[in-house]
Amino acid sequence: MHLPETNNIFILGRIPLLSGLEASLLSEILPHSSCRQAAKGERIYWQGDTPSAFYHVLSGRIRCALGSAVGEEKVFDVISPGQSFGLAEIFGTTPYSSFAEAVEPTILLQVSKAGLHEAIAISPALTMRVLEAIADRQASFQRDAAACYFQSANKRLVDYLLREAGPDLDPFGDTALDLPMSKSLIAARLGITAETLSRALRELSNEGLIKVRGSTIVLREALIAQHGAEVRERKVATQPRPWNHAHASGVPASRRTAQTMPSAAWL
Amino acid sequence: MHLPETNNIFILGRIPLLSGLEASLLSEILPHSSCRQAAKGERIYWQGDTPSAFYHVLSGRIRCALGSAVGEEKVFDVISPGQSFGLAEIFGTTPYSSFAEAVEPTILLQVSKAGLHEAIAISPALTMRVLEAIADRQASFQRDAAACYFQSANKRLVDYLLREAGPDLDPFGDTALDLPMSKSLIAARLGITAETLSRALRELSNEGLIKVRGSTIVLREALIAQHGAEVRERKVATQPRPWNHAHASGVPASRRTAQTMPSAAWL
DNA sequence: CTCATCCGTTGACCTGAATCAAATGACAAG
DNA sequence: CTTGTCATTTGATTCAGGTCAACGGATGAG
Repeated sequence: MHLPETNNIFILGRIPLLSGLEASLLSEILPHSSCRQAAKGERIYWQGDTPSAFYHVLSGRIRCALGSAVGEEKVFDVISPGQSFGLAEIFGTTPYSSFAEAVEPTILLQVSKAGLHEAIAISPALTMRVLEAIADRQASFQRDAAACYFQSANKRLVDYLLREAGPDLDPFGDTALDLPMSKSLIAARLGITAETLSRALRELSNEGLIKVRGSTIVLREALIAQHGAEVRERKVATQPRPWNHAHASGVPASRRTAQTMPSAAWL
Repeated sequence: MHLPETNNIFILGRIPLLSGLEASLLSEILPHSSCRQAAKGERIYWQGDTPSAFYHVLSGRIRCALGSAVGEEKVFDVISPGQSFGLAEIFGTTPYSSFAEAVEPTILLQVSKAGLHEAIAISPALTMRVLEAIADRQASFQRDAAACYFQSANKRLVDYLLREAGPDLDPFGDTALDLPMSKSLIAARLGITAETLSRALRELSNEGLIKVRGSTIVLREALIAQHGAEVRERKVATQPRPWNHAHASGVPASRRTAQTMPSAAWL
């Protein structure tokens, strides 16, 4: 395996944060960037370290997690090729409160903290990009945390599968899907144990909503239909909801029982 | 109740994000800022709204939460006087994924999105302040989420009480503490139900670690002693830990049993 | 081929905290 | 003083999901 040509501003353009910015700016950043390889299990940074760079995954996969004093871990993100991590941290005043570890052999592009700071001082456009990226990521974390709070493990799994199938999703038939990582990592990402994930898959399979063959999952039409219903409902949710702008609806929103509860607990 | 003098840049200086910045910059921001009152229960913004301002609480208290489709809520922050909220959101591309609601009559200072954007374009110093603030807040959210994941409701409560007592904490005696908000709000903030909070307080009280009289809590020395032990341990944690920089320690970090387990489940 | 791992599966069991239900207290309005 | 509303408490019950333990299958090294 050879590292990509680092001495090349085009590769910087592959980072979403930097894509489309003026070439002169990228040239400025180039000397502050480098490629880096990480073996499986190698840590990119450690909890407690002082942040010194921003990272972009070219290939491989990174697990971002937070460790407790007794060795437990809470995975809060898994970074795949084309995605970045460690951006907000280089602008904060605190050491890393989490660590990042390669779960497989990984190649990443890194831009030093100093380099990015300089670039920001030069380019207002980049500044806005950074602010935007950090803000959006925060919103995404919040939604993620809320999902863990509101939804059952089963529901989170279904959501994950459908999201993973993403654009390939055939609304009128079964859709095959290859899990991009080990089931135990997926479990961690979903905030559940591997055992629970295994059981959830089995249950889903028993219901005839999916078919499992190793790391290949076939999403049956029935499952997709449920999701469709949900998406439709989400669109409707633009109109008044208890937590939405409901000027004078004054809905009590309490002591309600599950209405239209689907047969299984998948919704 | 009269609103504070808005036509005054000194009041802007009370916002941590802006404090110490040049007067000329504050003057620039001033016309984009205003005071706002909110009655108890009034929403500052709604989930789904487009962010349009950044807020600073002068008096009162704000509850930031995220609602589910069935009306449940997950409170992820409570903003007290002197603190701000809604900063990151005005730089993101998505609508609010949460809402903010006054839990008591509240006065807040708001700076419009446009105003802050302009100010950032002018002042690199402010830009760095904003980036820093957003980054630190993200780290804080992460730690919070991890606390909910790793620690029991009881432990989180103890942590909260000790944090709340904060600097007034007398290491060699009992410390009285007045809860700054309703117990049910505290419960929500801690990610538990009011019932669970009530029971936890009772248990803690039975153990003789606290005394409860309405909204006044007396932290007994025993409780504080436990915390001291913990702080000491945290300092030690700077040296190698499974999740820390532990170059070649190779600790298996699995199949371990609770060592030095304290009598109760408070740690 | 054989052993050692690691991953995934399955079963048995346990438990923290939610939920449901009811009673009590506190306070403001009338 | 009376009533209504809301916060808090307490008890009883439930359950999702974690923990522990055992096992089967794949994979890679020697």
